[in-house]
Amino acid sequence: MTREPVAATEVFKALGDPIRWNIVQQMAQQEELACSILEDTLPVSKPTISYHTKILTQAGLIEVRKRGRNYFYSLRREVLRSLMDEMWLLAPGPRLVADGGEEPAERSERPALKAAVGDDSSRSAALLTW
Amino acid sequence: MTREPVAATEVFKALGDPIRWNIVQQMAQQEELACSILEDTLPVSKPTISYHTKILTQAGLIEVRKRGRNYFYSLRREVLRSLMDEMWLLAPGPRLVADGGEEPAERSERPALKAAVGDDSSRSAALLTW
DNA sequence: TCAGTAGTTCAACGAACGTCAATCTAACGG
DNA sequence: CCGTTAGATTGACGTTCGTTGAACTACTGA
Repeated sequence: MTREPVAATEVFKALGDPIRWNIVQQMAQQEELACSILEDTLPVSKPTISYHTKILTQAGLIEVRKRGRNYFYSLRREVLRSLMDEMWLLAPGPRLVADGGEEPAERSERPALKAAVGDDSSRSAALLTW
Repeated sequence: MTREPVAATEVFKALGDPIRWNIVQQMAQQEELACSILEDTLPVSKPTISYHTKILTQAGLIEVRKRGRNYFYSLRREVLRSLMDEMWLLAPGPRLVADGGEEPAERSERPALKAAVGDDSSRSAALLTW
């Protein structure tokens, strides 16, 4: 589960490997990614994939769902966003403060991700302060 | 110099160590940090500090200035920001698109950092789209 | 000129990381 | 049932990482 927030350095370390970064990028576009796809797209063996997905899970970056004998992984975007929040503290710049949306995180429990990744052309606008 | 942009995973890896993350955080508040301060604040030996600062330099995260026999490090916030840009692609959300400011990066050559870190209460606002 | 200081580089070490073959476990299909 | 399949675990191996003492380099100040 890993409910308590993971240290930033651990998340950075998880992202600091080419294969894991590749996995995360695939997940960002796929909304839910079958393990078999990783086996096809990555140039490493099955145990190695298992190893990397475990690290990503421990870092809180992905969520695992088991359906029958298949595994599905999904990206936990809140973790990525809260990491960006921490980085923004170090390198401030233009950024939204109040968007009237959902709470920071720890709210959506089941994977119903539908964040605008570019598929539906929903454009929005808001006032920004910093 | 490291003018060509460093791979994202290398920057992540550089940030994925507690001591280096500590160094980066200190630099974010200090605007320019003397090496001697690191020796005082960090629980490791001098060679180890040298080792970590070299990694941060190779990742493009810090800039080194030598004055006499003293070394001064400064954070390259553009690198941190462009990394946030890449992360934002994976976890989109409210964010500024056009702020009428400078170009993305590769423009300011000498270290004249003065980004609002909280010292002078300059508040700004802009329209945001995503 | 020369002892002292700031910081780097070198050499070595144990610990952690990334990889795979072999094995195991659980679910499916007949 | 029992063979097959998806994927995780285990064990082993080579590589990289983080750390330090010792040696080195460059600057200072008297």
